[in-house]
Amino acid sequence: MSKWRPVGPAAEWTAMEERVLAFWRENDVFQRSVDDRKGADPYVFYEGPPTANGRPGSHHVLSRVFKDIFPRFHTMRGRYVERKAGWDCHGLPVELEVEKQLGISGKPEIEAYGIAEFNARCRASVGEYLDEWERLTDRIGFWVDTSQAYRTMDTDYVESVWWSLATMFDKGLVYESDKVVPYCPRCGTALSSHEVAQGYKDVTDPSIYVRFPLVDEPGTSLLVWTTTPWTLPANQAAAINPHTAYAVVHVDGERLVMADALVAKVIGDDAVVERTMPASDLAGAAYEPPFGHIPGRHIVVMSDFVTTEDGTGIVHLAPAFGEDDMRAAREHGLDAPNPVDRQGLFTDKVPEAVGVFVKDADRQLITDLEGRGRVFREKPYEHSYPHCWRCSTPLLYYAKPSWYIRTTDVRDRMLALNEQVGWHPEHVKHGRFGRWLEGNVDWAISRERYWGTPLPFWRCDDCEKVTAIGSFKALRDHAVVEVGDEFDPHRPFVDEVPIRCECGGTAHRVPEVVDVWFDSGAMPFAQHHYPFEGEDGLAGRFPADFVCEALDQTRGWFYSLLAEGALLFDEAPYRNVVCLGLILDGEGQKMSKSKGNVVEPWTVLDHAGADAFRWYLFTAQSPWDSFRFSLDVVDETRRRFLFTLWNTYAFLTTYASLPDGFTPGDPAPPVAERSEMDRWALSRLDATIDAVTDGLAGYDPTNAGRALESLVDDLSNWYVRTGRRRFWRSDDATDRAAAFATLHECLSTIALLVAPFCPFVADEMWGNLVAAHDPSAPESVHLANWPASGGRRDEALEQAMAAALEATTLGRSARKDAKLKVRQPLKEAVIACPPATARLLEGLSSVVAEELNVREVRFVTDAGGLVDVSLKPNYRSLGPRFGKGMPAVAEAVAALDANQAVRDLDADGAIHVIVNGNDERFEDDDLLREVRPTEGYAVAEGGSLAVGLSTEITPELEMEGLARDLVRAIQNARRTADLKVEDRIVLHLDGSGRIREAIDAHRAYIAGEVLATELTVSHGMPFTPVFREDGEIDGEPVSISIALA
RNA sequence: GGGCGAUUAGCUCAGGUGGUUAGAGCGCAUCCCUGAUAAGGAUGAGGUCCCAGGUUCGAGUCCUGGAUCGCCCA
Repeated sequence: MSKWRPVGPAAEWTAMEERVLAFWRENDVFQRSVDDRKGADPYVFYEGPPTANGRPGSHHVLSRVFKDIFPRFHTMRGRYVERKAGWDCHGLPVELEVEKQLGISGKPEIEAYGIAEFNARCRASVGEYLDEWERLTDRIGFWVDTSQAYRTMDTDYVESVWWSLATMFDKGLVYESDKVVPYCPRCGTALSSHEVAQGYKDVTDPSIYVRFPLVDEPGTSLLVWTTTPWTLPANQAAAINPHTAYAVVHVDGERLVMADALVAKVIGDDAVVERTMPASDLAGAAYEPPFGHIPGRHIVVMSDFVTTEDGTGIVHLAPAFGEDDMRAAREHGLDAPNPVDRQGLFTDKVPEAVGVFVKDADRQLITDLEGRGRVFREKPYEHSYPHCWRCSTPLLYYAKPSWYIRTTDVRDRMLALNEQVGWHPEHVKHGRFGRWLEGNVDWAISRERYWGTPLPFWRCDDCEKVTAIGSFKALRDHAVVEVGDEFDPHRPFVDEVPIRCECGGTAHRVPEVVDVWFDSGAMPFAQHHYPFEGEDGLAGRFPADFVCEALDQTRGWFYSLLAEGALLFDEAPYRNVVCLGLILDGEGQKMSKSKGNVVEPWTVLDHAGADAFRWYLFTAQSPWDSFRFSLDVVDETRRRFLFTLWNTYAFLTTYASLPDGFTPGDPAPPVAERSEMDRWALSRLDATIDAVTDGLAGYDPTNAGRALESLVDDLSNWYVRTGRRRFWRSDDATDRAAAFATLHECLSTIALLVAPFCPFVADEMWGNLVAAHDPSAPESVHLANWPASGGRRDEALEQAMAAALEATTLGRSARKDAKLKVRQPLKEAVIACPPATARLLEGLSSVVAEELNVREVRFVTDAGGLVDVSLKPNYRSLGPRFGKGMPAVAEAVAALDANQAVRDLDADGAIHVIVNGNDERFEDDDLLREVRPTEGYAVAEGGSLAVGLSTEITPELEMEGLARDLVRAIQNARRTADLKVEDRIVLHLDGSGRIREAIDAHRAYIAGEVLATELTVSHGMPFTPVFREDGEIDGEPVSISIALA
């Protein structure tokens, strides 16, 4: 009783996937695959939370399938792999989406609308596309537990984040300081870099060269260039590059100081340089500031950010209005005076322009400077300057108080921890990520926004002391008001809970929320509500063995995870990181809605299916390269790998399910007694098991997948193609059993190996090949154990088969040259090769003979007249030995009598050659031989082989060729007549004299091949045929009639 | 402006530690096969390995400089 399920066409792939999905669902396969390993060594996976307030795209499929393959692999290897999903819920993108929905814009409008209602809408908006995300996750076969997903907005999650912030605060790692941010004075808000990037416009600003007269050198001034004259009243210092030479230039009776390299550009080629000096000579010099509103001495300082690209090489520092300026000021212990209010208007500290918007004040400030002889030159300057994307107001770089985490305290520790991380690709460790860590600055974590985790810091109205609250219990203990059980820690509710300060005063929460990157970086502990569920809540859950995101997350999630891991646990939160490249369109352009070149994941899934999508992403190229992605490339992948695999699988099941077919477990000869082809296939299988195991264990699915692809190709296009008839011929049941057992073993193992890559086809194959026949086998491949190689490797045989393949390729090439079609049998093929190759090939000569359709394969290895031999030096072995002497070696080898040298080599294993007067001993490996047959043969030659085919076609061979043509024609007729492959027939043939002669000579062969129980040849018709066809073979008329036996 | 990466056939990509004639798939051309058949296979054309120097007996591979593209950061 056959338990084989018929295998449909590969074209119905997506339907197959849907069936497998239903099977998983009905049998709870995912959960069981995890639970089965409970108690085993955990393999820890962290899901970097995506934001579900937008639709998932193809790039999300990329990261999600990579997040799937390694957990599946390690599960099959027996590890316990929890897979908790997560969603990033807070942040500006969510707020912007809601602003759009409400038709409002900017903080004043949000506050007018009401923070409570606004945040309620944010909360609702977060899950808007959750259904689609979950459907896609399911459809691509990403096994992750969405029912237990963590959400960064959940009360428990927020509490864990509070715990971490309070812990850092109590360790003295949190402080408040000014930070220069791109700021829209109209909207009253800082902008994220993403928003800034949207608003660049080309504008023309006044640029001026200003004199800063040196206090101690009358008549000498620093020459300073600026494109933002309005920042001059806040001037605090002048900065020079420490590695640049500065020049004193004589111009119209005054002396100006600037970078030597820029003198010609600024003053002109005829400038008179009085002297030059290193930057250190200039540092510390005092100058008179452009306006007198900032008290204290103004001096020259050195800072690396100063360039000599444009300007004068001397930069005016207004620390409140430039990030570089601020950093330089901090380094030199300078203040950051700010004479501009939040609306962008000058305060009364600048009497010249009090109440004027800074950008509008440029003109009058310049006029004032001119009046005092301070302006050397003025010219309009065209550049690209950021504007608010909402209201087009020019942005100001503006210092605002901000909360920082002192990550620089653990910078060296982060660098040390980074050394323990396995980065893929490797170069990220010391490249992009390592450099980023080296340049670490304190992490600005506060955002003046609404929908985020509120900073758990309360400032006393009286004494200004800040208290950090690390839990809801602590909040209740300190609160001045009642805090209910259903407390929502978001704004505005948390803002309405004042606490009692130590001093007896009342403290209110600071207004900011935390950077969303802090939220996601907290997921290792916050997803488990650590430490509130017990101090051992992270046992077996920290650190992660594996995380994976796109390469642009270097400064995002990869960093926030490491920073929080180092600060809180003094440990790297991940052991291995896989970085992924961008998804581009087929032309290499970034996908974007405006270009209309977005490939929707659903399109790919509906057309090509998830297995093809996944296989493409795993194997197209290294994961971190950009993907030139299109439906076509996925389709090509599908044809090349999946359809080949499917055809082989369909071939096996088709013949196995025939009446005298095969059932797994049928007796078969032991491997050692099977044919070379079988042992070769199993050797390749073992090699592939090792390659795939090593590849996946080393986070390299690309080469693992390619090894698998190469095995499938070998099986389909060599093992099955050359061995097809073994599966249906009945004359050797033992060999048939060996063939079935071998192919079945290969395909069942491939189902296991391919399971982490293409979980659908793997389970389809597993079900039909294994589970249906073996009640003790797991019902799903994903519940099975990873295979181990089984000592079936035979490298000599693999080498031999490679040589056999080369021999057949060359033989075909020779046939083509001689215009001898493959169906015409030939007498012999002569393979000319070195003796070692001949020994390898001898066992496979029948395979080669069959493929080339020759009666006999003969090897010639020496200069026995039939072959020409030539010798070349083996550069690989001789190069290191002779070095410079190699040309002389080549010359000496070329001068040898090759035939004699080869005979000596074969006899003694070595020859002696005079090189540059020295007697040198060359062994067999030091020389490369080329041999080729001489005459009477059609020849093709390759690297180490040459193949000659005898071209003479005897009458006997001609008859055999005709018989083969006949068989082909009859098989065609059978197919046209729609017969089943196993149907027996009665056959009647008629034809010319030559045809009849061929039939007589090969009657048994023909009848056997086409399953004819009777074969008659005559002009009459002895029965009524169900099918009759008249045609021609080799120009001779032939008639074929068939009836069922 | 800085950091990192990439550049090999018309296209998509491979090419340990330098070593014989730089490979594969797709596409193309010419064929073959016809019991894996809504499949399969073979042969062939197609390459200044981005450019210029250098090291070396020997460079796609190592070094220096440059170009172009991409990402990240200023």
